[in-house]
Amino acid sequence: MISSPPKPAKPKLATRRRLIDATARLFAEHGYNGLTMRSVAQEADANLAAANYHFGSKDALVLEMLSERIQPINKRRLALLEEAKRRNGKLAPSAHEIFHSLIFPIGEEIARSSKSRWSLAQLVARTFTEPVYFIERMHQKFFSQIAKLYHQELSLAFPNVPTKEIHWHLHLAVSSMLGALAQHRRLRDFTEGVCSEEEVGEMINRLIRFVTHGFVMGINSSSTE
Amino acid sequence: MISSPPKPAKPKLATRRRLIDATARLFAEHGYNGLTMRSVAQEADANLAAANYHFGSKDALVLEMLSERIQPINKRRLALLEEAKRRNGKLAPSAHEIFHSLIFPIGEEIARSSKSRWSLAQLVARTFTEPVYFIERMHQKFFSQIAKLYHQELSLAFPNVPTKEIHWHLHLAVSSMLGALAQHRRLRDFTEGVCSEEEVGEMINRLIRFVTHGFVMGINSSSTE
DNA sequence: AATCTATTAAAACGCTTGTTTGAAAAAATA
DNA sequence: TATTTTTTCAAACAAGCGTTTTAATAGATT
Repeated sequence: MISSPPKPAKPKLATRRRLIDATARLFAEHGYNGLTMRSVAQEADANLAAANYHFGSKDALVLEMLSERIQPINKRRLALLEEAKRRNGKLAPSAHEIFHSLIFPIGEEIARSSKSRWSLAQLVARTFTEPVYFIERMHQKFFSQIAKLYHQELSLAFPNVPTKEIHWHLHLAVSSMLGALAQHRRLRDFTEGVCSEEEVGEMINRLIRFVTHGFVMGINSSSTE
Repeated sequence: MISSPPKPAKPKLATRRRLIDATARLFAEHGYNGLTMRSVAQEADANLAAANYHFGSKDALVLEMLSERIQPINKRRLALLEEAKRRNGKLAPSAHEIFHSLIFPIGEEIARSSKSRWSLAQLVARTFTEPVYFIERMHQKFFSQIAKLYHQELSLAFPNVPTKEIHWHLHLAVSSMLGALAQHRRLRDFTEGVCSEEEVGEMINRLIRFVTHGFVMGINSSSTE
């Protein structure tokens, strides 16, 4: 009698993968200091020593997870920005198109990660507010170049506006984006149930319009004063 | 020979006060989980047991500190709002006046706390992003009523706008405020040195204009679409 | 001056943390 | 099938955590 190769009923993903996913969930919920190797092991249904075996340390594990989650979003941002530039030919993209390319990819990733949808929003926002030094450093590495690029693009779109004004308003726009992502889970409480966190696309679209208005109107009012 | 009563060269503040101040600094910098009783004791130049003697527990110490820092800001907010209403008589205050009363008091407190000026901005922002449960609860207690009040005021100022729209845009405005406070210490890096964190008043004024624009334009564009 | 209360101080308690160890199990290779 | 490599697992490690205890000190009150 030939028996088929014994496959586990639930074909577990590789331990490495489960560890990273568990780290993402727990980091988003509890932050770096609130995340423990034991909680990761339990959440990933793995042994405590597994995380250190695969990644070497807690820091390395978290960095690997952050890199894996953030890089695709940045790639998509650049793609959308290029697409907008191609679409406009010689004209510079509008502020709305630029901020759309900056913010929309996060919404896409949130929608893609169907399980515990909002954890990614919390995660992205957490990387900005975490006081842990190495996370600050690495986030700067991930984001400083993309910030430079968007500043260039906005300077082209608003050629008469001083560099400093662009800097100020871009900073406010990015801060607003991060604040909105970080606070979104409190939307229901804050609005006494009137608005719901489930409306992912609506939140992203409103956010894009909000920062576009703040940016454009701020730029114009400061240059005419 | 009559000797004057021996006064310490540096008349130390009461231990209780030094502990609270040290807690504020360390909470702003490291968050709740990154703050330890031993670091507080060291920063306050006090004994480890002193904190538990005066406050009972770490939680109680942090709550006392947060309450002491946040309540005056909220009192000032209400005062400015009432002043604006009185100034306008029967007319409702403008969106700019309303958001001024919401945001300006934080700038005042930042300017007042001359030592390590920006720690208060970090502190306020941290209370919104800390994942620790009891901080979420207490922050909700501090802020839910004031949020309700501002929603009422904005509903009077924009009587033709649906409640849900007010809720959405107020949420975005508050989120932007918190994001800007949390991110301000990175302003210099983010703008490659073009903008400086020292310009407290400028930042606050820009922020007020930014959220006012985002709010008003968002309200108008959504009601005319 | 004597008594009582409030505060400070050092040491220890029980618990959790990230990390390491060494052997068992599984998988891959020959 | 035999051997080697990779991965899992339970147990333990040292260090740091919040908190408690017990004694010494300072300040006020009688």
